Amino acid sequence: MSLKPLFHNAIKHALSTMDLSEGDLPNYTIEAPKDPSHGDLSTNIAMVSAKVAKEAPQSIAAKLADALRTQEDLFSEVGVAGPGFINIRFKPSVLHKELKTLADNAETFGRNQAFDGKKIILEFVSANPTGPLTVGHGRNAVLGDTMARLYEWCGATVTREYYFNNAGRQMRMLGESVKARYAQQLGQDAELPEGGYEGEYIGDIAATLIDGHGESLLQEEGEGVFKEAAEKTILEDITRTLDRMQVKMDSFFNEHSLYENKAIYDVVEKLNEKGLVYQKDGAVWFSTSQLGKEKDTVLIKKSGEPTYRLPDIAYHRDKLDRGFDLCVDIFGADHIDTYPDVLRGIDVLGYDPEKIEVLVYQFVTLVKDGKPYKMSTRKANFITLDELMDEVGSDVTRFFFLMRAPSTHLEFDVAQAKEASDKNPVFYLQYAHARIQSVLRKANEELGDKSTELVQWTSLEHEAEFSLMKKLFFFPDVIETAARSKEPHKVITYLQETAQEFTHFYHECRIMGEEPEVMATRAKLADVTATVLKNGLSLLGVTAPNKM
RNA sequence: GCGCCCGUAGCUCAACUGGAUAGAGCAACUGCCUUCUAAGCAGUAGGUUACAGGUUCGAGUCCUGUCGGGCGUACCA
Repeated sequence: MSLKPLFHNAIKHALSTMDLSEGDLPNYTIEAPKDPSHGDLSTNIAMVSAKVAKEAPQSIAAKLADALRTQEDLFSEVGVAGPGFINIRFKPSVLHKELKTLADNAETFGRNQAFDGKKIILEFVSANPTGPLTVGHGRNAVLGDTMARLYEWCGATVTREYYFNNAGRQMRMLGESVKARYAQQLGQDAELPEGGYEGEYIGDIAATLIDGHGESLLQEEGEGVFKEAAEKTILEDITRTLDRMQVKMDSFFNEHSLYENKAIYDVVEKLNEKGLVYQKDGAVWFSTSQLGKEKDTVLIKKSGEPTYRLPDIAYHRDKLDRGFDLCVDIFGADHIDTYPDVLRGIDVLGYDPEKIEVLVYQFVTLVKDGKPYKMSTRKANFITLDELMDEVGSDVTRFFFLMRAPSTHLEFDVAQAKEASDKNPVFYLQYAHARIQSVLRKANEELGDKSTELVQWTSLEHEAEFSLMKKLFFFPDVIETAARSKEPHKVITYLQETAQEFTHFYHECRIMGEEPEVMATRAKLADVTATVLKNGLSLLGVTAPNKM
């Protein structure tokens, strides 16, 4: 159902008639040329082999092309061009046959075996429960969830995990902030602590406590009760927000459990056995300088509290102990520095560091009134994901975060996102899908039950029909590439091209009013296109409406 | 200072990971609704891919340097 394997096998066969095998040659690629006039597919095999074969690329290409031409049932055209590209064009009969196979398996079309049988754990969001999720967290959540969907389509079993910490200074500060608001609301003289949380939600939590406990909590010594209440409420809110975005976590991993089960101290011990731990100035150090880093790293502070590095290492060991073949972390650019330390630690502990991969994304630059807007959870001058979804909905929000390559900064113009509902690219895709459904409704009315048996694939012969078909065949390749490179935006780029090809077909080839066979066959092609669009959109977590 | 990421049309971004004449969407301009959804289509215009070298059949993509931006560079989280 993907065209590349057809060509690939043909090349292997051609090589065998020349007494060669792939093993003798460097890796080569098969691609769809940018310019469709060059052919359906193209390979650089002759160019990359020139050195080994001690022969000019054109000469190799010519021989290979001859061998390929003998496979008459496959190709209508085999040519050599430019510096030695071999370009081929498939016979219509081949495309018709592939399309039939696709149509028979449309619902699962796109699924592949790139990660077949792998157990993969994705860690993402992982915001500590100190406040509502903001626009900044959105990119993380959507990237993580979409990667999970991609891996699943590539045959993997995926666990989505949220790693958080309900201990530590920020959480204490949160508790104290709630405590202060609680006292204030009961008319007491209390002040928000220095550096406390100023958001309105703190007051809401305090109010809930008053509803439940009245004034009884004024006697509380510490901030513990308040912290727990805040944590519970905020985590519930976060889950609800994620739910709205179609993000469902499989597990929440509390960093604190690594303290309770002594996992972190075991890590220190194991590292110590390798002679990589020492004490200095009252702190415990990891001798990362022996492992290629410039400086050593503190594992346990003078105060006795571990730094973030230590539980990070213990956490990743825990994941590998749970039997995952691949651990993927979704990180903002600001967290990148912890990653090499974790890998070093994992390596020393005797695990395979290649099982840990990171998707690093650049920051979201929020633009408000044409100017960059600096956000801080603590200062409460943030825009929450909920507020954003109130304005533009979940589909647009997800699509927006996925549109750009993770490695580039994402400019999020709030005003534009709010106002531009009809200019948003997501609607182009949804519109194409809705349009197809509309035509299909009409076609089905006309053809009734007979529509399937009327289909005659050979009746597809228009240029627009062929280019649409060829585009569809690439869907599995795109999913695999997007998953491997961890770049979900490739799916969007592909879907936009597909929708564009469909629209071209739609304007060139009428469905209604044609001969019954043509009508049925074109309707089937449109139907298959709709399914590909729907499959792709579902990977992105975006709906495919039947009407707009 | 050092490390990582980025620099492509006026703006926001692609470019199948080294391939052929660098492409879309906004914005601008010109056409197209008595025919399956005009949230659409066809077309025009817009570029020394920040700059300078290098590697090779071939560079936006790889290596070096320079300039500019972001993020790090904590016994913060």
